[in-house]
Amino acid sequence: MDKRAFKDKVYTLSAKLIQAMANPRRLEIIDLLGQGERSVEEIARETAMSVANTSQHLQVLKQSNLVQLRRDGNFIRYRLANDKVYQSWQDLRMMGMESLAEMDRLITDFRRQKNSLHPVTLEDLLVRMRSKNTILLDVRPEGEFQAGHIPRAINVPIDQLASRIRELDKSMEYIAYCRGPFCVFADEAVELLVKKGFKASRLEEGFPDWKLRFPVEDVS
Amino acid sequence: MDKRAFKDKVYTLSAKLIQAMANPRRLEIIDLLGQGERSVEEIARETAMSVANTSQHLQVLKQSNLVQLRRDGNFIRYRLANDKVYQSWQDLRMMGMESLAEMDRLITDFRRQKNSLHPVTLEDLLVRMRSKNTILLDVRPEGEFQAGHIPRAINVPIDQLASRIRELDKSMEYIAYCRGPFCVFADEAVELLVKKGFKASRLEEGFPDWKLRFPVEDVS
DNA sequence: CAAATATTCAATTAACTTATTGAATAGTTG
DNA sequence: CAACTATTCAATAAGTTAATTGAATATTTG
Repeated sequence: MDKRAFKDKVYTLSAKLIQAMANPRRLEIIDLLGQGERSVEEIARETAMSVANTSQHLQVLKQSNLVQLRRDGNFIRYRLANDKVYQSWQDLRMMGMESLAEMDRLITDFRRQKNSLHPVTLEDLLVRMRSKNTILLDVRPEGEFQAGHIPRAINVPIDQLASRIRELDKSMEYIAYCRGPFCVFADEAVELLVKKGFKASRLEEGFPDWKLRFPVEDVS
Repeated sequence: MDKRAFKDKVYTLSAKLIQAMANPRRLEIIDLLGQGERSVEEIARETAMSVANTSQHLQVLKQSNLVQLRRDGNFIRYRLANDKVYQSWQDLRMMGMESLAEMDRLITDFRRQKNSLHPVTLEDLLVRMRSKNTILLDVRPEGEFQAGHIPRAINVPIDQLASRIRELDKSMEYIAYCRGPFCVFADEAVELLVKKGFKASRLEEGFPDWKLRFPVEDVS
C-alpha cells in the first residue's frame, strides 16, 4: 500500500470514529453513560428522546465501538466501551470551554442565575477538604452515589434536598457536585442552598472526572 | 433558561466543534499544523488536495476556533489555535487505535511492510537514550527540525537519507521519528536502514507528542 | 498603478445524517 | 407456548456536508 492510500485510510477511519461522537444527542448519551450503565429506556427518559431515536443513536455508538452492551432480563444495558471514551469527551469539552466564547457565555449566564458562578476545581477541592467545616455534597440519585462517589461525600439527591435541608448545618460550607460540568443538579443545589442562607458552591467537574484521576468509594 | 434548553445548547455547541474535527481532510490538516504554521498552498501540497478545497476546510476550522492565521507577505499562514487542539486529536487518535480493530490491522500491515513493526514508545525512548550506542534520528524536513526537535536528535530528512547513509555508523542502533504515529517518514527510514543492514526502529509517537510532555531544543 | 499571486467565495451536484413513524424482532414471564 | 415487553429495524422527508469548477478579492511587486 502506498503512502497516500495509507494516510487516506487512517484519517478516514479516525474521522468516522469522531463523527460518531459529533452529535449533541450522542454526546449527552456518552456523558450520561459516564455515570454507569443504563437501559435504552432510561437513556431515552433522561435525555428527553424517543426510545426509537435513542436506539438509533446507540447503534451508531456501538458500531464505532464507543459503547458495549449486555442483556439483563428484559433490558439491554449499555455502557462506555472504555475509559478513553470519557477521557476524549472530557478533553473535547475542555477545548470547547476554552475556545468557544459562546460556550463560556452560556455557562456563565446559567450559573449566575443559579448563584453558582464561582465553581471549585478538583484541585481546589483537595485543599478545601482538609478543612473541618467543608462538607462535600453528592446530589446525584441514590443509585449513582452507591455505585461510586468521591470519598467523604454525603448523598442528598437533588429532588430530596428541599425536604431534607433541615438535616444540614448552617455553620458549614457546602460544595455540591453531580455528573459533570454540564450537569445542572449541582447548580440547582447551590441555588436552593444559597436561597436558604447556606454557604455553597459547586464543583466545576463531576464524579466521572474525579474517577479518571483519583480513587473512589462505594457502598457495598 | 430551563435545564433542557441549557443542555441542548451546550451539547449542540460541543457537537459542532467536534463536527469540525470529524473529517479526514481536516484531521490531516490538524495533524500537519501540529508541526507548526503553514500557508494554504503548503497545506494543499502536503495533503494532496486542491487549494480551493483546502481553503474551504480551513474556513471550517477557523470558524470553530481550531486554527488561527496571520498574513505574511503574499501568504496567509495558519496554525493551531492552542495546545488543547492537538491534545484532543492525540486522545481521539489513541481511542481509535485502542478500539478500532481495523485501524490496528491497517497500521500493523503497513509497518510489517516497512520492517518497522516494533515501535519504541516515548517512555522506552527515555530509557534507550541513556545508552551510548543509540542514535535518535529526526527524518522530517530541515525547516521543521530547526523549528524544534527532541534534544540530542540528529536531522537527516527522509529524502536525503539514501544519499547520506554513508554518514551513519553501522555499529549504532537507530530510532527514527517524524511527525506522529500516522506520519510515514519514520517507517520509510526504517525500511531503508534495515535494508542496508542497520539496526533501526521507529518511535511510535512523533515530535508534537514529545512537545506536549517534554522540553524541546531548537536551532537559533 | 498595473500585473501577478495567494487565497477565498459562490454555485452546483452528489452523498450523507437526523428525527419520525409504525412495524418487526427477540427475549422473558406466567 | 401465548402474551408481553424492550429494543431494533425500515422507510421517508428535511436538512447538512463535501468536492469541483470558475470567478472574485486582496495584497504585494515592479
